[in-house]
Amino acid sequence: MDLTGDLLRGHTDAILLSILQTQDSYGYEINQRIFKQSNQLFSLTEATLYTSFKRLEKDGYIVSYWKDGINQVPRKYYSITILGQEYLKKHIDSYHKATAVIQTFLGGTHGKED
Amino acid sequence: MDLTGDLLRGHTDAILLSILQTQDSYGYEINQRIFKQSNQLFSLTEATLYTSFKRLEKDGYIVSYWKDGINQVPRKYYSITILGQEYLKKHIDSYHKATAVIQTFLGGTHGKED
DNA sequence: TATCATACCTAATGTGTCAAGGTATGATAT
DNA sequence: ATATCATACCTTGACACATTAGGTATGATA
Repeated sequence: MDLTGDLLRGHTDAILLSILQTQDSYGYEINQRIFKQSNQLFSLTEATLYTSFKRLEKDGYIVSYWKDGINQVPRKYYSITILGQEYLKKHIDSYHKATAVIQTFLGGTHGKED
Repeated sequence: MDLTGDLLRGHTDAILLSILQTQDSYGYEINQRIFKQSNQLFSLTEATLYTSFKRLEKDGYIVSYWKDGINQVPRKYYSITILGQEYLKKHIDSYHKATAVIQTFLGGTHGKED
């Protein structure tokens, strides 16, 4: 089974924000972080990743700045804003409510015994 | 906050299947069930509901039959198939894996204290 | 005979994701 | 020099699922 970003659909933005809440970071690194933190189960396609960044920046949830290290490919760093933190909080709240409901349907349905 | 079907996105089919696993039912009733079982938080739009049925039937996960009661508007009942049960099982498995990962990102991020 | 609840359905549009491209820098090997 | 790889960014077109906004029809009630 391969778990694509489709299973994360709708939560991508929040996941990126949650990572940025820890510290500023850039696309390539963030995606690697998701890959590792999910035990190599998930990673976003670059298209999804950068589309998400565009959306988040347009909405004012993150801001960006370039960082050109010496002997290093330029990186575009992102920083979460207050607005972004508020959005994240609300999303997490909705997420918990939604999963609670989904749980009532999908939770007791499967047979663990087999 | 209003919780629309977008938060259930991707899980609609599985939710319908899980209800049908309990017993055969029809669209209108199923949607009312979702509404009640979610404490009036969620319900599907009819378009989403019937689109989902079409998809599920096309894929062989459910079969349908009309039931014309006396003094009653005809109802289209749905019944889950073996294929549907297998799909449901797999979906639930993926769902658990996905929520586990999402949890690692969104779980410890929010401040309950405020 | 008008209106409401029940009960089904479709077409057009929107949103997020993916597949498949592209550009450019720095390191390494030939 | 130049080929190749890893890093690092970005865009376009297509697709899947959900929504908005309609539509049809029956039975009960006013």
